[in-house]
This record gives sequence, structure tokens and C-alpha cells, in this order.
Amino acid sequence: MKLSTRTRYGVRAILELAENAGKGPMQLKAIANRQDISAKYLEQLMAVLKSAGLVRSVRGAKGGYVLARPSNEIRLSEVFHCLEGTVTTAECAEDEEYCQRAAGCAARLVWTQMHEAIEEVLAASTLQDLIDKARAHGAVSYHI
Amino acid sequence: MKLSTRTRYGVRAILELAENAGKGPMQLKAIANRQDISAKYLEQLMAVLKSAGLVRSVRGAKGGYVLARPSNEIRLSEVFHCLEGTVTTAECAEDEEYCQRAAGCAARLVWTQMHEAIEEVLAASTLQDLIDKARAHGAVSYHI
DNA sequence: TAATATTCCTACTATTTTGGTAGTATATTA
DNA sequence: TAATATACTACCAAAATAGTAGGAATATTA
Repeated sequence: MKLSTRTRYGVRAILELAENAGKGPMQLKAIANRQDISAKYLEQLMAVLKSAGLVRSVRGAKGGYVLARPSNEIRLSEVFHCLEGTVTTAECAEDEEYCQRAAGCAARLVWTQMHEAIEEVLAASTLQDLIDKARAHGAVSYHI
Repeated sequence: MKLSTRTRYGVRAILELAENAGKGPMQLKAIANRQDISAKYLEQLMAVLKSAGLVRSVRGAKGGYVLARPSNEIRLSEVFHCLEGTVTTAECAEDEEYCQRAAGCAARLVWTQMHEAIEEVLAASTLQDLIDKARAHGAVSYHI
């Protein structure tokens, strides 16, 4: 159930970009440093986000990465789908044809219910939504 | 995101027991055959379910496994919790102290939202609930 | 009591996934 | 052209996962 670092790092990286949007390209090293992630490993994850069309890269000096779209137009579900190949709990959850016994299968109900609950959460939030909520939380904690 | 076979097999096995409750102990081999799972591997999973107090075993000839409680008193969440050590998406989701930056962290919101959605689904169903729903589905499909 | 059926226990092993490293090529800026 | 970045490809180590093997313990049946 624990998410892979691949997914967790990827989400943290794209949220970092979202938080720093509008300030020009953000360099890989900067993201890696701020999030305390291996730069070389993150490089691969950024490639995934890039090929999914969620971020754009700028090569050469003063280059880096920027969001491909405004942060309020990128849903979490998109980010997850490209990082985790399958955001599903079992093959048969999405593909009813996968197993002949799918129709009356009690176990499959578990997989589909979980799958739907997760997809719902991921589809509900954009990157900007998360940042806004987190800022609200963070601000409160500073008052203490 | 895909559940491990450990969890999937374990859930299928205990649902098999639930479907055959009241007919005396069900043998490991019978569960393994019906669910098409390696008997030797399943043996280990049954040990986990047993030590969690969800099933009881009967040794010797005509022995096997039975549910420790009626199927409408066993929630899915219990089954998951013993099979998957942590039914959580990231350490910080359950344990706020795990990371200093947890307070204003946008990523953590993702992990906690997912975590809560999953727990909710698992807590909502008992084994019997699932069997009833699956039978309803299965019956419909026979009408075609 | 002997034979048989079954769970129990421990250790081992193969495979896959995960997480990370290294080095070179290519593009951009100054 | 020199310095700074990303792009690409290949490789590697550790951990987790999935499964095997073999025999000991225990209960039932004949």
C-alpha cells in the first residue's frame, strides 16, 4: 500500500514547481536540494513528467523545469497516472475481461471499491488546491 | 498501487472461508485449488490470518480452517491490517511527527487524503457484505 | 496401535521491483 | 568558446516479493 518513492518524489517535485511557478525555470538541483532527493534519480522522474506533458524543460545555462500548464489545471490524477503505471489495486479492477470469474467475485468488489475511492480523491484536487490548503495549515502552525 | 499477492491471496482465501462457512473446516488444499493459488504459499498467509485471530485451524484428518467469528463481524480493514503491515501511503500520513515539515506540506495532504479514503472503504464492509453484493451481481449475470 | 491426513514451522531460493549511480551527448547562455 | 544545464542510455545493488522444500507435530480413522 505504501506508495513508491518514484511516485512520492515525483509528486513532491511537481508540487515544488507549482509553488515556485512564475519565477522562471527551476533547476533540477534546486528541486532536489529543497526536497532532499537524489538529483540523478529525480532526473529520471522529471523525464517521466515531461514525456507525459506535465512539465516542460529548458536546456542549457539558466535552464530548468517549469509546469507545462497553470497549477490549477493540473490534476493529481494525471500526475499519478504517469508516475505509477497503473493506479489500480489489481488487474481485474479496471479490466473486467481479465478474469472469467469477475462477475460474481467478492474479492473483486474490494479492489474496485478501493480503486474508485482512490481515483476520486486524485481527480478532486489540482496542484493549486493542495498548495492553498497546505498554506492555510502551515500558516496556522506558525501562530503557535 | 497494485496490492501485493500476499494481500490479494489472503483476502480471497478468507472470503472463500466466508462463502463456505457452516460446512465444517475447509482444507488448505481446497482453498488453494478453488482460488488457484500455490498451497505452500497460501499456508504462510493462513498463518498470518490465524495469528491475527481472524481464522481458527483444526489439525489432523478432516481438519482445515474456519472463520474465528461470523462473517458479518469481520471487517475488511482487519484483514488488510494484518496482511499489509501498513495500510498507509507514506510514513508521515499516519505519523505527523515523522517529518518536521509535515505542517505546511502539500504532498502530505495527498497521502493523508488517499489514506483516509482507503481506510473508509475497508472499514465500511464486512466479509458478509461483500458476499451478498457479489451474489447479487453474479445472479444477474446468469440471467443473460 | 498403525496408517493417514492435515496443519505447523523453519529455512532456503528465485524473481522482480526499487532506488540509485555513472558517463556521455546535446543545447543554451554569456 | 567556456560554463551551465538537461537528455539519454546503461548499469548496479539492495530490498521486497513470491514461491519451494522438507520434515515435525497433531488429530482422525480403521
